[in-house]
Amino acid sequence: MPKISEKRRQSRRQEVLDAALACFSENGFHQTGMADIVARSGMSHGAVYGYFRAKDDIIEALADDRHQSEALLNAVAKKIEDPLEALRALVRAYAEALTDPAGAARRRVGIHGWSEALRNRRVHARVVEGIDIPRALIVGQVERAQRMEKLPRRLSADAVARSLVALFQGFVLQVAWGEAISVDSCVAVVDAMLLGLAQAGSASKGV
Amino acid sequence: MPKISEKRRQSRRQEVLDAALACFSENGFHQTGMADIVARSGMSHGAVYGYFRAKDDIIEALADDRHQSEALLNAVAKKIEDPLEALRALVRAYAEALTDPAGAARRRVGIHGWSEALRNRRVHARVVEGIDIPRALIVGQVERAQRMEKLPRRLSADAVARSLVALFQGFVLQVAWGEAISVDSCVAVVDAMLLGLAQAGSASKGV
Amino acid sequence: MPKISEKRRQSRRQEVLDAALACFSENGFHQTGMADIVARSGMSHGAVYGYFRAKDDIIEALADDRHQSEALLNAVAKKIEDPLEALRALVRAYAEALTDPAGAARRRVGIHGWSEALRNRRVHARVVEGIDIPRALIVGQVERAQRMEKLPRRLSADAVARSLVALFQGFVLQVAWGEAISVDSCVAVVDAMLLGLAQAGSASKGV
Amino acid sequence: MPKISEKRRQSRRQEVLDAALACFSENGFHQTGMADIVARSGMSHGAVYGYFRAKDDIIEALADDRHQSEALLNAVAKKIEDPLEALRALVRAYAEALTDPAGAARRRVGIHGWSEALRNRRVHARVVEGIDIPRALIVGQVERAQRMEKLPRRLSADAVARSLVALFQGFVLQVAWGEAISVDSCVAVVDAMLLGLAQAGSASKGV
DNA sequence: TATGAATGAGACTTCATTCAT
DNA sequence: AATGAATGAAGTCTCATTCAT
Repeated sequence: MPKISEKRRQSRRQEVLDAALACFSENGFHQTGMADIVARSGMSHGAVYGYFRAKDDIIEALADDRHQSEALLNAVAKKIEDPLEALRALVRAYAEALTDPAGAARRRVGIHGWSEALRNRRVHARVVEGIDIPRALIVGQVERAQRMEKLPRRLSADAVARSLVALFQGFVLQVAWGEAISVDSCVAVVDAMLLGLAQAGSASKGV
Repeated sequence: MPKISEKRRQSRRQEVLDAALACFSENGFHQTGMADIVARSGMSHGAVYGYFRAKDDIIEALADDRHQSEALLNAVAKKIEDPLEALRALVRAYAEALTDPAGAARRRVGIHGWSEALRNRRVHARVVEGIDIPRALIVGQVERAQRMEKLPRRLSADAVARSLVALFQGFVLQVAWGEAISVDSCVAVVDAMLLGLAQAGSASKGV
Repeated sequence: MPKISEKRRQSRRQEVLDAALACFSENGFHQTGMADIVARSGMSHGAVYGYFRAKDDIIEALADDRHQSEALLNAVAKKIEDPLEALRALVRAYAEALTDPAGAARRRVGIHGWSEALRNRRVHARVVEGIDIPRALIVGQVERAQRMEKLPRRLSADAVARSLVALFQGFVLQVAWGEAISVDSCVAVVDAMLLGLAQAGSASKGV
Repeated sequence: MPKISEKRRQSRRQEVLDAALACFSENGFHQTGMADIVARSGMSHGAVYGYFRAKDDIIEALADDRHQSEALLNAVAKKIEDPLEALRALVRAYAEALTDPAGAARRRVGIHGWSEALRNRRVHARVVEGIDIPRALIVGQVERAQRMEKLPRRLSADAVARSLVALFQGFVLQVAWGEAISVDSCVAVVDAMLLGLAQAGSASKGV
């Protein structure tokens, strides 16, 4: 075969990633063998290694979740004038993504990535980068709200952002574990919390 | 016909667990070999296998985090009359535990357990059990607050509990990753959120 | 039905051999991959396999060192009347070749070939053929010298030849290893040895 | 099994080396698989790796030929007063070793080592060390002979030593290749060369 | 009970060669 | 003729577990 097109190459690469995602989702990174990925991809060992130099490279590639985040965030946040409403919309958008069956495997792999990030520099970098995107966006909205006196200035915008991120990290866990969690109810709680913060903002004279 | 006393046996067993905790914390479950645990414990392979039938049993034993939770929760929650104050105290207690260097290894192993719980039934059971303890306690306090009209009844007590648990799961992650997170600021945010919920309770009619 | 001329074909074939020589010189036959040769030659896998049916064929082709030997020997030996002088000239010529930087890669590959000749029939044949050329030439000179009473008849001409060949095989090794060997001093020693043999020839009756 | 005795350990280690020597002798280092060594040793993969961390360590261990050299040299050279006679005895001793069938495998592995030394630092070091032993000994004898005016002073003692070493390196090659070489005749030639050098010494009127 | 050498299946990866294009 | 992606057997090494001592 002569040189294949870049498009075809990307598509084959994606086949590997899809197979790996499915395997990793079921068994984790280290309990999945290259043979599993090879079998699931329908390719040969050599072919897979033609697209990734090592198993770790596949893991790293999958640890990079930015696409999803970016798509989600850009779509949601930029169209809303009121920063508080933007945050509430964000919460709803994330909550929806949380229960999307199509993303289940990816969320599970994401959790494996959180664990892997504790000992694998490159995965750590990818995971942190992936989280920085929504965090930065939330920080922006919070600061805007604070300038508009819609959220209390004494709260750290970064802490608000990290708290919201933390909330969803925990939700991802609980959903992935099959816990009897009602995401809608949780959204209601988070929504109430946000509104509560806002009231604290307008009222706001200390705790 | 044990030649060693039951007490001695428990102590030796704990030595294995301590060694395993240290190893797992550094390298994760599957990147840690039995040889690592054996070396760190100062025991022999045979001896370790005398206390645990398999590596998975050690993992399972470490996935059981109830001790810490229980100690923490009981100490904190039962002494406070006002349920809202109890929750706020709980948040502060957890936050303190979050940055306790002595618990860092255990928190890291906990994260590995979250990932492992996705594919290992027994670990899954232990992890969920561990989380059910604070969740149940929070549910109790929230329901009490709702009965006292200090929190809005329309919110699901379980959802509030799961949200608070989720928050701390996320904080554990971010701290373990070495993120530039200010736990104090986050506690202030969570505190404001709780107070916000309360205001929503007394004030609000609808969202 | 070659689309390329025979001349072009030979030139391409030589490019492969040149690339292979460089690779083999650096990493030996079995530590060099076809991919290395392909990359170094600037050709494609398919193209290389168009000139050689297998890697072993390339090795075999390079194990054939006759060209160098022949050129060297013919140039040197045939013009000198006195057989002893011819041998001395041969020694000097070889010594010069020994330190020629341009031939370093080939000498290294030659050594790899010595090792390979132990297990590869075809390489063995080529290596032995390559050595037979100078050996035969030396035998001829020695026998001529013996007929002229310039070298003692009791010595086996073949043994003299093999000894001289052995000397240079060892020198090739020591030079290739980067040993602190003074080739000039060694030439002086070999020269003295040859002259010593000659004296033994004229003088001697018995050792 | 509890700790095995150091003696037993050495013996097991030697079994691996013996098996490896046989395999390497037949197929060279890189054409021999660990599976071959494992099978020939009658041990398991794990057991072999309990004695050597990697295949390269086995190669390195076998590249160390000092034992043989030392035994040989010490036995021969130190008992003879006359340095020239010592050298002649050395030559005879080496020649004998050259045709000893028991050492054939080791000599073949030695040749593979010469090739390997071109690209493997550690093997290079071992090979050079192994050759330095006889070289140093010869240098000593030659210098002694020069002081006694039995060998010409204008010859470099090191060059004489390297030449003798080179001779035997070449002989080892030719014997290993199964060449029709008469070692006895070659010894006669080398002996004559040595005597010739000596005459050059006494007579010595330049080249 | 304790030891730690041994087992052997299975992990990841390479690479000589082929062949569809 | 040329290309280079693909194949898949084979390579080296690891490691959870066992069991003779």
